[in-house]
Amino acid sequence: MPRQTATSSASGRTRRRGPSMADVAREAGVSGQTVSRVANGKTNVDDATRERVLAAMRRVGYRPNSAARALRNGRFRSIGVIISALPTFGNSRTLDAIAAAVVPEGFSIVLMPVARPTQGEVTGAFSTLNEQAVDGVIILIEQHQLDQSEIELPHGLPVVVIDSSARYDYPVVDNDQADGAARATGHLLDLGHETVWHIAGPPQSYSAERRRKSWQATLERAGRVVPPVFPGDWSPESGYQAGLRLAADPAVTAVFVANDQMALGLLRALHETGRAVPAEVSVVGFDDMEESAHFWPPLTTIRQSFEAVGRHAVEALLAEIETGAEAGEPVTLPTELVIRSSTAPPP
Amino acid sequence: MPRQTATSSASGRTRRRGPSMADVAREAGVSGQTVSRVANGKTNVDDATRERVLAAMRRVGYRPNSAARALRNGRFRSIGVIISALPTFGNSRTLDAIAAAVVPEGFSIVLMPVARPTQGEVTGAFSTLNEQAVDGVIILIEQHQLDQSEIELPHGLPVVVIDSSARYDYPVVDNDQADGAARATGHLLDLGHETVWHIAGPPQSYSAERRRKSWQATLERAGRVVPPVFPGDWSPESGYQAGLRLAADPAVTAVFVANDQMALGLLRALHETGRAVPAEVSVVGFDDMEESAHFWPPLTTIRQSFEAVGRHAVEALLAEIETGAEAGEPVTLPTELVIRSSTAPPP
DNA sequence: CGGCGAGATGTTTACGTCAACATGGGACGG
DNA sequence: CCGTCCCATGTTGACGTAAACATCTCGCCG
Repeated sequence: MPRQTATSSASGRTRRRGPSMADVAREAGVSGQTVSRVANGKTNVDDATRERVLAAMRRVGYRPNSAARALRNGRFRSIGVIISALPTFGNSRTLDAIAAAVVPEGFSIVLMPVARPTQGEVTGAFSTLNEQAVDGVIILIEQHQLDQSEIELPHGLPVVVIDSSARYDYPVVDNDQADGAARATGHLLDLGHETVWHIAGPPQSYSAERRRKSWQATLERAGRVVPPVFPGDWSPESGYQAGLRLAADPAVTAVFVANDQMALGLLRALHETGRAVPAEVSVVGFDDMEESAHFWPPLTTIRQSFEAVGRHAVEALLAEIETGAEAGEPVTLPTELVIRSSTAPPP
Repeated sequence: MPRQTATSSASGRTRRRGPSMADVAREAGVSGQTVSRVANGKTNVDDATRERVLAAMRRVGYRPNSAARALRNGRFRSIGVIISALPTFGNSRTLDAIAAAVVPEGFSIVLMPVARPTQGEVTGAFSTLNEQAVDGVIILIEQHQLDQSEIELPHGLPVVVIDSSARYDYPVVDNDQADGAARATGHLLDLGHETVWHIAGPPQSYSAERRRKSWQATLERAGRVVPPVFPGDWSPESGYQAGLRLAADPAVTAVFVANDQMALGLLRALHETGRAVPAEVSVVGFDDMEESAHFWPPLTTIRQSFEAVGRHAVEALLAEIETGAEAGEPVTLPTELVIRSSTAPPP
C-alpha cells in the first residue's frame, strides 16, 4: 500500500509535503541519484535521460526541498540581515540594494529586525538566526554600542558590518561620512560664510559622530570658530526644534544639517520665523532623499550611494563565505555634493 | 578515531558544522532524544537531567539546526514576503510591521524582492521561494497585473495579499483607500471649495485607482463638476510637473494629491509660481509620512496605518498556516484625516 | 580480439532532529 | 506482597538530498 501520496486532491486537511526526488525517480524510471544530478545541472548525464527526468519533474511538480539540501551540504544559500529602524531612508535603501545584489547569486535574505539596538537584542538576533539558518550576516544597525569585545560572535559565522567605525574585526562597509561632511562644510565656507552651524544626529550613531567631527575639523582647519552643536535625532521634528533656536540667532547664516529630514524641519522653522533661505540663511543636508529636490527651496545636500554600500557589503560577505577570507581594509565609498537652491553667499 | 570534531581551533579552513544533539548527549551522558526533549521544552524530563543537559549545551555551544528541524517536521517557521519597490514609504513601513508581528511568533522573514512587478517575476519569486523554504507568503506589490487566473499558485502554499482589490482567492488586507480619499475630498468640499482637483498615482496601482474613483464618486455625490485627472507616478517630480500645470489655472483652489510625496512636488510648484498655500490653493495629501508635518506649509493628509496592515496580514497568514483556514472577508482598515496647515476656505 | 579507461547510472549512507515505540524502575492500591 | 500504571529515558527509523563508492557498458588501442 502506497504511503500517503502528495495528491492535490480535495481534503486539503493534511499537511502535504511536495513530491521528492524519489517520486521523480519512480516516474522517470531512474535512480534518485540521477534525479539529483539533473537537478544540480551535473554534466555527466545522458541527454535523453536528462530530458526524461526533466519531463518527470514537470509532471509531478517537483521542487527541491531546501531544508534537506541545507542539511545535506551545510549551506543554506541565504544570508541574514540584522536591521534596526527598517523604514529609515538609508536603511531601506541599503536593504534594497543588499537584496538586489544577493538574489542573482542565488541567495535569499532572512530579515532579523531588532526593535532597539541594544547589546542584548543584537546578540539575541544572532541566536535566533540560530547560526545555522544562514551562511552569513550583515549587520545594518544605525546607532549602537557594538563594542567588538561585547558582541558574542557565534562560531565562525561570517559577518559584515555596515558602519563607519573601523573598530571591528569584521569587514566594514560604509559611505565616507567624513568626506561628505567636509564637502558640505567646505561648500558653505567657499560661499563666503564666516562659519557653519551644525544640527547633529544622535550621539550613539557612528555616522552622526563622524559627520560632526568632520564638520568640526573642517572648521578648525580653516581657522573658524566652532559654534555649539545642536543635537537632533534624525527626525524632522528634532530639526524643527533646533531650527527654532537657530532662527532666533541673527548671527547664523549657514547650517550643515546631518540629514535631509532634519533639514526639512529646519527649513520649516526658518519659514515660520521669516528667515529667507538662502538669502539670509544657507542650508546643506545629508543623504539626498528623493524628496530633497522638491523641498522649498530645493535642498543642497550630500548624496550617498546606498546602492554601492549594499553591493560592497554583499560582495565582502560572499567572499568571506566562499573562501573564508578574513576582514580586509574597511570599504569607504565616496559621496557627492549636490548643489541646489538652499545655499548662497551670506547676506 | 573521532571524526572531525567541531573545535573552534585555529585552522579556520574547514567548513565546520556546529555541535549537534549527539555531541551534547555525549557530553551530558544522556541519549540524543533526551537532549531533543530539553531543547523543545518537553515537561517529561527530570529536573536534574534537564540541568545537566542545559549545562552541556552551554558548554559545547549547541544551537539547534533549523534545516534538520525543518526537514524533520515539514515546517520552516518562516514566511516569505514578495515585495516590489522596497524603499517606498508605505512598503518599508508595512514590511517593518510584518517583521515586528512575525518575530514574537518565532517566525522569521525571507525577503523576495522583485525588480519589476511583472507576471513572470512574481511567479519566478514564488518558485525561488521554492515552495519549500517558507510556510507561507505575503505579497506586497504596489502596482501589478496579478490576475488570479494568471498567477500560478504553488501547491497549497498559504498566501495573503496586501492590496485593495478584492478579486483574489487569497485573503486580502489593506487600508481603506476609498474611505481615505472620500475624507480628503469631503474635507475640501466642507471648507467651501467649489470642486477638487486630483493628482493621481499610476493607473496600474489598485490603490491609486481606488483613490481616484472615490474622489470622483465623492464629487459626483455632491453634484460637483469632476475636473480632469492629472496623472502622476507617486514621485515628487511627477507631482511637481502636474503642479506646474495646475498652478497656471486660476480656477484651481483645492487639490487632493494621491500621496504625500507628490503633494510635496505640488507645493514646490505652487511656491515657485507664487500661489499661496492655503490662502489661494488648498492641498491634501495621502499617507502621512513623518516628513509631512514639516512640509511648508505642514500638510493636511490622510493617515494610513501600515502597522495595522502588517499585523492583520500576518495574523491572517498564520491562521492559514496553522489551521488551513480559507480566505475570509477582505480586511479593510480605516484611515484618518489629519488636518494641518495646507487647507483653508477658498479665497 | 582482449583489455582498459571513460562516462553513465545505481547503491549506500550520513547529515541532525524528533515521533513512535520500547524499556525499566518506582509508587500505589488491593 | 504482587500487579499495574506512570514517568523518565533509550532505541529505531524516516524526513529529502547528494557525496562517495560500486557497476556496467561502451569504444578504442595495442
